[in-house]
Amino acid sequence: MKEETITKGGRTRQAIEDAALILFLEHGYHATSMRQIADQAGLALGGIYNHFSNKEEIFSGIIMDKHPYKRVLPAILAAEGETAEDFIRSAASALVSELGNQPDFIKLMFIEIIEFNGKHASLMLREIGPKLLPVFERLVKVRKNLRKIHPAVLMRSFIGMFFSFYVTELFIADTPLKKVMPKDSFDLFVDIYLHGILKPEE
Amino acid sequence: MKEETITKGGRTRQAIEDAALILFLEHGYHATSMRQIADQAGLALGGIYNHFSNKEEIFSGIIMDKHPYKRVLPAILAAEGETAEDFIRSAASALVSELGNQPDFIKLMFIEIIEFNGKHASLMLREIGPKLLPVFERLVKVRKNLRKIHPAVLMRSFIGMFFSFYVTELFIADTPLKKVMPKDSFDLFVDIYLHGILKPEE
DNA sequence: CCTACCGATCGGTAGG
DNA sequence: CCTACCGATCGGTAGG
Repeated sequence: MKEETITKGGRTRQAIEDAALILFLEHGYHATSMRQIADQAGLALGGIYNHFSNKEEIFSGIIMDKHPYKRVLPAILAAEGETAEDFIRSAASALVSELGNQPDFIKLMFIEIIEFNGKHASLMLREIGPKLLPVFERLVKVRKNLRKIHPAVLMRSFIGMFFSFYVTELFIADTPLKKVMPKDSFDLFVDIYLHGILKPEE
Repeated sequence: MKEETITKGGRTRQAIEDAALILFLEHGYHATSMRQIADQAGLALGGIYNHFSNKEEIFSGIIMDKHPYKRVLPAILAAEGETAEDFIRSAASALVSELGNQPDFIKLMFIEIIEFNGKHASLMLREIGPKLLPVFERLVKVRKNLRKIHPAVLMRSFIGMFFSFYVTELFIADTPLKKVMPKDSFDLFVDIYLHGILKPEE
């Protein structure tokens, strides 16, 4: 949202990405036309090509600029806490506040998986994996109240908890189940997860 | 896979759905052309329209015929076990053997969410939700060794565990993390989940 | 940044 | 008269 670049070109580029993001999330990648993006961004079709050489570059740009992982990694790295429980709670709440309550962002990853066979996601994971795994390795070594869990599985299940929550959130959205579901479901997910990885306290 | 209809028309219809499923999973819905589907199915483009009136009808047909939920619901309903742990393990292993080890099937749901805004998925959940929720309500009432968890959250987190596993599986697939990850990760996920929902035994 | 277009390919349908 | 399917082409739109 914030920009260092106050140039007109930079602003137009951002407008194109914002417009495209809205449309991609709503209709998917291939179902969104360059003309729609141009209209939404408030310029002519040809004008887009002054900023992006093709459609996929707009998507890549969005992945780079808008993808949550840029905020996710620092949030986890910054998480602290005396106990493993405090650490996980800290990391989880930091992530949720970064990702927001809307599950829309997760659609970006789905588009990625379906339309590009996870090409960008794979690159992303190669970049953040080596930074993230040591955090969980340290957690396993230092925190005595953790059950014995493989660090990679600990990391994977922690990330997986968010997918578990957000994907089911998407499915429940327009169904009667939404009324039955408690409002604080995410906290309950974290609670179940914590019981899953911590030693019983008694 | 099995058909009652041995008619030629029924077989061709199946061949079209099989071909489309492969292509949809590989390239997505909009990136797959009717011509590709025709080629893959071994007939001419025009021939498709004797069996489906348009492209979306092919997708709907696949959802109806090939969607895992048709097998998922019976698998969960058939799960048994003396304790909650036995029940969850039974249901989990039944599901995994039904879904197979390939995470591909999950892409069908992602295409659904992205290209059709979860239109079919919502209908599906309205159908199976009322059948599935009572299973978890009964589980909460009967099994004493369960922690106090809202039935809807119990159901959601159980389903979510599969998304957690399969989505992360998709992301890890082509990265170095695949080597670090234990082979029996799914069992470890179930293990964490069970510790999450069960009372400590000591 | 726009207007005007291109090669090609899209989903869908014609008559036979 | 039906089914299943063909070669050819329809009106529009894709990315560029």
